[in-house]
Amino acid sequence: MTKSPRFQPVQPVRAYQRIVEQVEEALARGELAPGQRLPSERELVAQFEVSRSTVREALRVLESNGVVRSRPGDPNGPEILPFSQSALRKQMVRLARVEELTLGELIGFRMIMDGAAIQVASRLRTPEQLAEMEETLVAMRAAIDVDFEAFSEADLAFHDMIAQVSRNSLIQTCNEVVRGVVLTLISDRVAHAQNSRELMLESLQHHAEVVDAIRAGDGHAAARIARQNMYDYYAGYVPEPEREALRALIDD
Amino acid sequence: MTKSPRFQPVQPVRAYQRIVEQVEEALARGELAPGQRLPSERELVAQFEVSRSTVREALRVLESNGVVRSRPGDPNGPEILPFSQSALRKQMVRLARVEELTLGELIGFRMIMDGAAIQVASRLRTPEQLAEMEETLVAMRAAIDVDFEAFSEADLAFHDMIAQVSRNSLIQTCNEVVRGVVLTLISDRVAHAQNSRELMLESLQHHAEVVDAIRAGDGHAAARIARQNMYDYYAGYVPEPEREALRALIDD
DNA sequence: AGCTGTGACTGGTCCGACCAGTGGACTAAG
DNA sequence: CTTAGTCCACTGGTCGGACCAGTCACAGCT
Repeated sequence: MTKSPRFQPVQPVRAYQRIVEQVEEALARGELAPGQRLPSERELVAQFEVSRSTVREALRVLESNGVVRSRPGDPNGPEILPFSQSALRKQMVRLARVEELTLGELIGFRMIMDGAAIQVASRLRTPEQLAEMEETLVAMRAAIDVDFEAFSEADLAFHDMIAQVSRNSLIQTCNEVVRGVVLTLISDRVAHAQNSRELMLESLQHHAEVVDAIRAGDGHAAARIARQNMYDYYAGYVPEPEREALRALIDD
Repeated sequence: MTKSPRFQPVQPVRAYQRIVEQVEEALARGELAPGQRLPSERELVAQFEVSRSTVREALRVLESNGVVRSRPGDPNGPEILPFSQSALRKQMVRLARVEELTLGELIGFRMIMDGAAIQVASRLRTPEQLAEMEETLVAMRAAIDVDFEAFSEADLAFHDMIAQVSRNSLIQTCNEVVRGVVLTLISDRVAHAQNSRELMLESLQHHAEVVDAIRAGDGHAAARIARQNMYDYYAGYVPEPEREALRALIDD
């Protein structure tokens, strides 16, 4: 048997797919920017020379991908949306629900990202940024007396600050997305925790230690503390076999 | 001003969305499993009591989310697909394209991810996996004599191997996506490099050092070497101001 | 100027039709 | 009895037209 070239299964390209591609390419090339409008469906029918059903199927796909939004009666036509993390988060949640993505993987990801961001931040931070971090700590302390949601919000602000200082928006976005996924996955269990106040105080303490290390410019220590903190905070929700991989991220 | 309850903007729920929800819920409840088939479009029209256009719009959304696949003429109806990360990858590619990420951010991201994966891998790797890594090195060496594309492929296999050993598919997916984006950004420049063979040999050498460190179980050294390697490999394409953030990732 | 009613639009949904393709059943040839 | 070929019911893909409820700009009225 001679070795034949690897053929790809040929599948017909549907008309609505071509429309989706054209729109996405125009977007990638910058010819279409968030806030701009697409022509109305009937106008698109004329431009693409397809039926309205086809145009609508394409718009439904774009809409479910968070690219555009259609509003009935809007004379300006479908709106090009700014990129949002929601579509990304939706996919992650979906995968996590069917255990294609485990909680352990998500937490491990956060330990890596956050640790690295903190390491970079401790080198690059300006005195002003350091002061801002300390302010977020104060806000976290105040939020403890409100409720868990407020604390969670303040915690988010802290991590955002870190990601910002690390000058890497990709880290920031990934962190936010994964953080959102983790919270939706365990929110019910966290909400029912008896000792939530204790947990929040402990978490605050750890955050303060991280800031101390950042102030000292010891990026390595700061990162280690941050990872350890996250491990302590979430490990209880992760089944034991997976924890091993997480612990491998902590040791020096 | 009294504090009024936070009202949500009310938006009409489209019929096709309800269909999507019903299918996804049935899937989440396990009533629908990958490999099973949905009724034909005309049958769904009867069950949902909507028009075929509406059913089709719902199917297009499900299809673009990687949930089902329709094949014309298939008497069994649309197929429920196994869960995959491809939809997630699609969204990440979109993110990478839209967020106007700089090359520096992308490379920094890879340095972090790859470094962390290697650190974990050096703790968790089995002897068999170590042997597999060494095999990928051999493959890389052989690929140098073919062309740059083959080398790139072999390099991808190496990093996939690492991500796999680190037991975190999210790392793997992220790495693949970002790697792809980086390559498309600089592929033209790399291809025209005069000393591509030298670069490949050097890269191979660095990879070998990483494997040596993994073999020795020194995760920290392995990660540092990996990050250093990536920095050396790509820094030339990154404008100076951004390099500072990358260097902050290397120092101990 | 400010308010109001109107009408030309929008998207959401429905209907009926046609086409090319698929796959199973049935038939005819071996 | 097996096999090759034909046929046909049915699939999804696309089309065109229709109606509705809602939106928005504008003209005309107060």
